[in-house]
Amino acid sequence: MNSKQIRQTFLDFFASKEHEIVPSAPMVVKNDPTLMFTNAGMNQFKDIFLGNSPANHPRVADTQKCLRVSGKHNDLEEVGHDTYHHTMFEMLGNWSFGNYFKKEAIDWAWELLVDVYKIPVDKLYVTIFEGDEKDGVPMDTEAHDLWFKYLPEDRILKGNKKDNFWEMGDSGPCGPCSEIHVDIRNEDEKAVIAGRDLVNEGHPQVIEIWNLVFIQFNRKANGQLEELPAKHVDTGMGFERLCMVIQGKQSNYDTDVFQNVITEIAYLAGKRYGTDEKADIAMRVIADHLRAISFAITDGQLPSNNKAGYVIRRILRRAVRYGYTFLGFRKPFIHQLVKVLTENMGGAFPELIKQQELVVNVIREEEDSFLRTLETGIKLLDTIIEDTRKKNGTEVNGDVAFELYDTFGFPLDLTELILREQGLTVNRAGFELAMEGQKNRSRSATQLETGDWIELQQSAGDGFVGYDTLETKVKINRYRKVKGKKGEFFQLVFNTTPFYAESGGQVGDSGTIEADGKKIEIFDTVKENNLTVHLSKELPDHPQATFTAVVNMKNRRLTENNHTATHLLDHALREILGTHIEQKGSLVSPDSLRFDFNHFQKVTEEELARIQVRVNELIRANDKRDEHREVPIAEAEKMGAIALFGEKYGDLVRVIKFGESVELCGGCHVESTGTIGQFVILSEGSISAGVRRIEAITADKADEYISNHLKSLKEVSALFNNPADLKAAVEELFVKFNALNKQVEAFEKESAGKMKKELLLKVETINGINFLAQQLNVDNAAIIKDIAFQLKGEIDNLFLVLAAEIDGKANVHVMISENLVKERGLNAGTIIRDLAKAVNGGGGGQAFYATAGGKEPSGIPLLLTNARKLI
RNA sequence: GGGGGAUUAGCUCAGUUGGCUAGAGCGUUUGACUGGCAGUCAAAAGGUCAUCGGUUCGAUUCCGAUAUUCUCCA
Repeated sequence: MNSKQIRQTFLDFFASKEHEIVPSAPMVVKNDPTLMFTNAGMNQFKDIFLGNSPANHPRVADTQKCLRVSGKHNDLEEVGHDTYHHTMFEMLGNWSFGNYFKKEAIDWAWELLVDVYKIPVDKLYVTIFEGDEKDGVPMDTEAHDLWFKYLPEDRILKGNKKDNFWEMGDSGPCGPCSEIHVDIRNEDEKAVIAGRDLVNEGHPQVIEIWNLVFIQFNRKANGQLEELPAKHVDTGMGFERLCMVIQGKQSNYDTDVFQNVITEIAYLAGKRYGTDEKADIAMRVIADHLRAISFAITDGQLPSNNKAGYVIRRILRRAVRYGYTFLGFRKPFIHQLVKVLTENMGGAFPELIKQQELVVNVIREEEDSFLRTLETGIKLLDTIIEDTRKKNGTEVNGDVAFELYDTFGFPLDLTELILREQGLTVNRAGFELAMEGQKNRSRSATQLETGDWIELQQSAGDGFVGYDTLETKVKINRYRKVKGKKGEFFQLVFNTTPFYAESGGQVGDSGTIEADGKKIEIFDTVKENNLTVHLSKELPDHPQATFTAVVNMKNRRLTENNHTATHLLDHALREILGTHIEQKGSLVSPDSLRFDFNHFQKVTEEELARIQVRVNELIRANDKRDEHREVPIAEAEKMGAIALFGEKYGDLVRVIKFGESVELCGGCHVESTGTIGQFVILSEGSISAGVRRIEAITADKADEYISNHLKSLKEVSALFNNPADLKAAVEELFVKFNALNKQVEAFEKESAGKMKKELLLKVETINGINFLAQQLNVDNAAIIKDIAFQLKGEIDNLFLVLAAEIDGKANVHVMISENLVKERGLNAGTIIRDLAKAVNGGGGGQAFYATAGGKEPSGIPLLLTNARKLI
């Protein structure tokens, strides 16, 4: 079976068991502060397990794009070195939400693996939970007995809490799990050591392929477990590993999932896969990372310098690094692999085909910039090597290596590699110490203490009524206290709410809740696991009371203006720049709007002007909002709405139409476009290769902006006595100004020349030195400097002291001919320091020329006589 | 969110006890050589040393804030 058939067989199998087959959620997670990327198949069902949302189908199956690079599952540094770890991988899974439980889960897993995929029974081992006294959970005998139908006792292993008890986090739903492992070693190896002794021991050919989780408990913040009323099944099977087992390979990378890409890498590098261990690792790293980066980009996550975007950048850089070190690539090459990846996986994931050009551009740009980083790092390292050698050392300080890594992004392994070639080493302990210090600083800065939810009442959800009203009566369902570094605040969840929680680029509402004449401010509203969480600085005296919740209307209306304007902008962009335009991000706040979209070149001034005009036309068309709630997604697409890649939609979506603009959107909008009044583009720029950003303002802000500009224009015009053509008047002024400037310069030169001539007459020759000490009447130090340099050019053996009073302060210059400096050991710098005492100042400079200043200009005559004494 | 860096000519960057008429390479313009191109040589133009404030006789340089940006950590 090829990988495509293996994937389809899984889905077909569970469809036949009455499972709803759902699409993969985007790999990039939005609206969950605890998670950046989807790292398991169950992520998209988290709300259901937490009881925040009802399940639409009791049985579900899918294949899910996952990324494991940070947090609990951090495999990044292992990827490529072995044959079975990945950053991005597909997870096949089936779920029961309060429907079937252990029996069906185990029976079906067995049926699929053994009867359908034909994996030999003697290769299989399973594990069950051994129980935990502290938690008061007994051994999972139920799972044991179910497996015992298929497998002998010595193939059913008991595992501890670490391996066989699954938890979502410190608190929340959890339960025992049962894993299925496969031993794919040959018979000789099996004879030496039994497979059962290698299960969960990290052996590359005795591996876990499927984990069946039985969610039957909820762990409270105090650590106690309580039995759940509805029990769930959550399973996950590694697709790449499954392919390896079924295709009889020894490595995930030998399957058809990766081989095309690896062949292409080998071709570009001029090497053969399987001939050199280090080169092989590099090829695996690149093949793996290429998938992760490409899918992240198609899901809307561009590489950037923080958060999720930064994780993507790091993965890409790791690939570049391995290519650089082990395959000899010195120029961008990863972007050239996208074509093969697309040919390979575009069938199952059409987003790759649609966005191929963007992916290539973004990757190439990132490769370029990292290669530049490496170049500066190598330069810095060269000076470090020199310094170390000078000190006769053989070891580079850990701090120095850390600075190179921390500040300049130069990877430690490259530092070590280059140093080794020079016979030097890095103080690894010092590096680790510095790294530890940095980690501690970060951790202590972000520490949050989250209290337990205090439940006041249950309600079926926390329904949002804010589309229709900005004020309503609410009761608090639950609340908790959160302590951060900047103080503490409270999170409140209501039974219903008019507050819009930050989502889809639109910022959260603010406002107040009021009871018994006491108002409490809600300063922000956010979404957490599909719950609308209101943030307040204080807690009401009587949380059980009924409150009047009021949204800050002014801000909400301004936000609505900007949000609708964003839709109109999107529409105008597609009209004027082309239908390839897709949203790559947006921010809608009361103050302004920001819209990111893919476009291959700079938007010209002329295009920008047309876009702004077009949006304003659409505003004046005064189209009414045509809102459709709870539309099946297929129907919405028929209406012309375009779903975004990287956005997770439910079965039912909300469609917002204004004239020809049709969008899937959960945000807040004006009733008719005329309300927006005015739309002004403030800037256009690039945020990444192939992605442009437009920032704009509307309504009051736009009016203010325009009237401010008109006002300054009027004021400037008035300064010119209101000419017919202001621009010409300004240009003329510039021309005149420049001409005058030149005249002044010429005049200054001339007067300097005159002054110089006069000075030439006053030169005395003392002891073979041409000496001159004079006070000048000028108001610009540059003139003195100029005269000094001119005199130096005309008089040999010169010892010159010039001084002037400028702005009530003394300004002194000393110039000494170079030959005097050499022959007589004179130094203008030290001389002027001494002389400057007479004017209560100090100075310095070079041996032949130095300047000084002082607070007491009255001391200048004394200074000049002192200078004479020096000769 | 926290730490560290960077910001100097159109571009890439030098610039240490704070005083060096603020530099280099590439690019641009002009001139010379050449039949033309390419090239070589010569010259010139081009700078608010990111912005604002402070310390100082004097700040590109030291300090603080802001902006932009890079980088590491969470």
